[in-house]
Amino acid sequence: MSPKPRATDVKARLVEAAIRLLDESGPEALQARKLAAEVGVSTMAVYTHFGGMAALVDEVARAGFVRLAEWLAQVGETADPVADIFSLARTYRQAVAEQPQLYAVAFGQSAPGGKRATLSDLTTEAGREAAQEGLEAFAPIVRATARAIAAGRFRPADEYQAAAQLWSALHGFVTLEASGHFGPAEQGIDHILVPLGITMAVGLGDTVDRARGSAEAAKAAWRARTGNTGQGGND
Amino acid sequence: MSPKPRATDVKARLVEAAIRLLDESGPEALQARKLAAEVGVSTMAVYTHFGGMAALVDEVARAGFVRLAEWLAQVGETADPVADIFSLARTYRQAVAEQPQLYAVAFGQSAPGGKRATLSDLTTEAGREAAQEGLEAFAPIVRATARAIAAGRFRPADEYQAAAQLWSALHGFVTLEASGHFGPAEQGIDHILVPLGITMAVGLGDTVDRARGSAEAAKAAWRARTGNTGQGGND
DNA sequence: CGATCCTCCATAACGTGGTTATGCATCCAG
DNA sequence: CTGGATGCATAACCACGTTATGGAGGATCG
Repeated sequence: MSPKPRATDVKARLVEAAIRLLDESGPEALQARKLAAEVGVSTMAVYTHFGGMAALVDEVARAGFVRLAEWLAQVGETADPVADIFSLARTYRQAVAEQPQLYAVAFGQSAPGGKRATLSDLTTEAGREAAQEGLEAFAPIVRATARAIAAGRFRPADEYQAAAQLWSALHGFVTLEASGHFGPAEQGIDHILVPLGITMAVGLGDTVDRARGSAEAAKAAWRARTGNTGQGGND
Repeated sequence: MSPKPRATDVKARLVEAAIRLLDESGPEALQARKLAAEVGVSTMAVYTHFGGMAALVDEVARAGFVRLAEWLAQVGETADPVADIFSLARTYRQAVAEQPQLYAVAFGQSAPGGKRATLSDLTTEAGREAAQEGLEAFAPIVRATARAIAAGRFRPADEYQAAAQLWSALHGFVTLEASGHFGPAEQGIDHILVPLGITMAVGLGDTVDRARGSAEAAKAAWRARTGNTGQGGND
């Protein structure tokens, strides 16, 4: 596709620098001059490749959703679909905890220049692509939900509608936690996120005991995978 | 309190103008020069009263939470606490639907100058006050949750923890809907928000039938109060 | 009752960051 | 070798947050 797959792929390097500076120094570091200096080019490169900072930010958002999709995609499917949902929730929360700035931009919580107001009024093509990636990132949740319905853990229901409920609850928790509304770091997982997951599972048709068991199974799997005390969110 | 309750209360008029311009023209309209011109003063007024745009934006956020608290506070308490929770959810969603820009700023989804990244690192006093108002705004949800527990509709549990779950689910839905991730306007209420509320109620201990009944009661009350077809979200 | 101070704000300027006009170098087509 | 197109450097323009300065008005005190 690109005629020059050189090491000097300025466009890709600008996005990489944007993501790195975003994590390191926050949204206010997303400036045309800083990015250009970081990559070693002039600010004009931003305009030849993106047309403006807004489109570059949209590209960063798209990269964030792609990264989130990769995180969620590598959560394997087990025989317990409800446990898989808990694992997806922990993974999603972990991804946001590790790169809060990136996902704040992706979900529009942080707008580095007043641009990128709400996803509603998207003008750039990269912005629409970002919204699309956002939907695709949650495909694993839809699949796990469908499997939970098929396995009789959840009541028969439209899988997209049920997954949208789970997505809402998960996204709400992560958003409020990242905003600092749930106090100090890690307690939110055990005190709110896991109980919330149990509530959702039971409300969708699971029994309390089986939901708790799936939550425990996911917690054990998480501990085994991350190797720490099982809280999950750290860095 | 204030020595001069004149009609020329510049500070209050600046906040009013900010909220109005925010609704009309979006976050990028929140500029010192525009606000000053709107009120008929110079930009210095912003600095004598607030110290900078960041503090003014925090004040707008605080005003948003106060307004939200007023909305929720005027939802009366009935004999059915679960129905009250549905009414609070509809009211919350309605408030955000009517002034999406205001609540996007309040919840930090939109940062009109790169300022106000996450609520975590708040510097201004107004910002901390805004966070506090945000917590207080949800007091009605905590009370309704406590009443649902006391009435035996919800399993015995910590009311703050259960309310935090409800808050997460509600906030997540409203946020994703406002971001456009749930497609065209009104369908989200019947297709996702109400089923989500039923799921949460059942998960917290209610029966499916009673939860559905409460959802219907809240919908009927909403229809009676707003006088339209019952979808709730419009303007 | 005048002197002094303090609050509020207008004027004007500065610094920064997004954007654009212009031109040059490189590369490909012919 | 030539013409055009692409990618980017240089430099300037402009919008916006912020600040330095000073003046007008009222309040306080001698």
